[in-house]
Amino acid sequence: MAGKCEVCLFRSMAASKLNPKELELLSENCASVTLKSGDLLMQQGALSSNIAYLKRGLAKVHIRGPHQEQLIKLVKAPAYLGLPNTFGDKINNYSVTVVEQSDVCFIDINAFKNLLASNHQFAYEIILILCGYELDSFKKCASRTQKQVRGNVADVLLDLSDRIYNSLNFSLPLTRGEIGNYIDTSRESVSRVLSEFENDGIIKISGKKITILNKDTLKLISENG
Amino acid sequence: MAGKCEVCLFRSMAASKLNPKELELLSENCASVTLKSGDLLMQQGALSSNIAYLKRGLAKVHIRGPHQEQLIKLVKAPAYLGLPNTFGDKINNYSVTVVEQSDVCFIDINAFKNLLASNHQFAYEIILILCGYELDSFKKCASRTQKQVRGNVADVLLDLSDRIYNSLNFSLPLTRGEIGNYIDTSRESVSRVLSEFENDGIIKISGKKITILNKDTLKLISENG
DNA sequence: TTAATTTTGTGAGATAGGTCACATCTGTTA
DNA sequence: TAACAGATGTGACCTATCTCACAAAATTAA
Repeated sequence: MAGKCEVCLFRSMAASKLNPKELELLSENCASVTLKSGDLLMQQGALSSNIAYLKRGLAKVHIRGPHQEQLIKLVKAPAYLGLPNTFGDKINNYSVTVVEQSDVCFIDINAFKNLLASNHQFAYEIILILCGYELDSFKKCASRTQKQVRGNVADVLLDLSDRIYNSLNFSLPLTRGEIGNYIDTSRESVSRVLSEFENDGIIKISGKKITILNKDTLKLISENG
Repeated sequence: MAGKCEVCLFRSMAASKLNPKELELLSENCASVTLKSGDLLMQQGALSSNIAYLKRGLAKVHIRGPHQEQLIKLVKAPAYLGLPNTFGDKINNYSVTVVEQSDVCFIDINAFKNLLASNHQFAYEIILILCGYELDSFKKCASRTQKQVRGNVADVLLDLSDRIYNSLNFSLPLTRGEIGNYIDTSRESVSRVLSEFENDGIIKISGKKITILNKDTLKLISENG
């Protein structure tokens, strides 16, 4: 295992602040696994014993709400997962499930804490990451609640195209039901809006495959929706 | 100014990790002011030059949404404000407004960064705070979107009673309109639900003053709402 | 390949909550 | 303390979405 992190192509910005000795410590306390779509990476209520680093792939963060499981966000590699789960509480406060085949490193929490203590640049990068998370959640909160279903569906399509896949052509990683849950609406409403977009020539759908034909209109709908 | 933080009664958990020398550095780079209700503490779009530490009082965090300003959360002293605003971006990503007379320390960001670098326990406390923020926002997101107006109004009343005022009897720090904005509903709906609660003998209202008469019922409404 | 299960599309009817209107109330300012 | 601007309560009506229902399509398992 030793030496692995030092040559890892997917190393995080934070890890690049570590010196060789620290990277070796990380390597010794880090196990990499490959998970497939649907695999639970981190379960709400379970004891949190590791930080997860998503090296490659896509995962969804979800949490139990008062009535049903709520999808909170899609996380694309490279990214740390479950930082707030592991610090503070002993128990995971939310779940993470892999959505596309992914490579994940599980890092021992004590080793991680040691790195935070020994390398302040590493700690600072982690602080930056956490700050970014909070800003994202603020923005999403404002946007989600002030837009109607059309606007939110447009947002999801744009986010998948721009942030997740960097392409106008991609395969939906979520079912209509999950998208509905994500943007606080019903499966049926998502279906209807998607059909409407297709009829208007904005997108092309075949099963899970989506092609964005008219991104400008989609942006307009997102802004005015 | 020097020596001030060392004897500050409102010192944060994080600051209590600092040694005398570091506390002196903090004191030298920290200005305390008293603000009154309505004063803007931090403005979205402005250059972020300071961390704010709310020593005493109550503030609201809000952000521009696609259609209107969105109230994100109420923050009670003691608390750091605007950490995500100050790290990463040079520009504030959200605004903070004081809601009740408050004492605020403005801490120079470079001094703050120096403390993060020199004292890893201090940095770790900041990480814990940021992790807590994220968990809160996840929970609120799930709860807000899955409940109806009655449940969300009940939540707000319980939060004010339990977290903010520690009393069954308090004065609303927000207008009905602001509460509506906070829980994603209209001013009128909040008004109606509050009237309904009063008619059912759950609360007593006179102007801004609220008395919770039957907390158990309120909790029930919060859970089932 | 077939059977079983999950996902999806779409119509019709029901409804929570939004919007508008207007009368009070309340706190502020001159 | 008079006058005003903002905050509040409430009725009436409207509508974006939800729910229910059911058929078709697409996955997955056997």
